[in-house]
Amino acid sequence: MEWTAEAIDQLRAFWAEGHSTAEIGRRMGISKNAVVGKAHRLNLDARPSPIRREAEGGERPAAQPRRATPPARDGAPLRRLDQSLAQPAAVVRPFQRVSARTCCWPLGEPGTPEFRFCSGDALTSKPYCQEHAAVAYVKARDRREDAA
DNA sequence: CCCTGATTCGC
DNA sequence: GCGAATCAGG
Repeated sequence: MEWTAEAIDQLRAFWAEGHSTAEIGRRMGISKNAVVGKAHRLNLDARPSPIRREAEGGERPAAQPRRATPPARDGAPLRRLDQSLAQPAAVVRPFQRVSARTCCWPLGEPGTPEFRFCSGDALTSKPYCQEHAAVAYVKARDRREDAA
């Protein structure tokens, strides 16, 4: 995008009229990122942002490396996994077992796609299978190397 | 999913 | 300086 004086005037005009960045981009045949970026550099008055950036002093979790130009991989661009699709099924009903005879010992890191429950055969009147009941029910006297 | 604006940083 | 990628929210 060559930001001629005319283009900048047009951007300023649209911006002053209160159009959204994407709308301005559509009208000017450029991306909304181009509009936002230029508006920012022109110090046009900021629009109310829908997002709440971390307060001053708070450190970000180390932004991972980004590529200005993404590697185009043959016709099948990698898509960001939609967060709503990334929910492991186990999280939907975290404390409900398939049946009273199903072990509900948690396996893996909660919140990760790998997280699930054991689902082995639970002992009678216990929520865990034999293996996990042995871990779960330890006499206080005999505890040695629990408490990860 | 659609949308919004803000920020980062390779180019 | 530019703007895609990403973030973060509705």
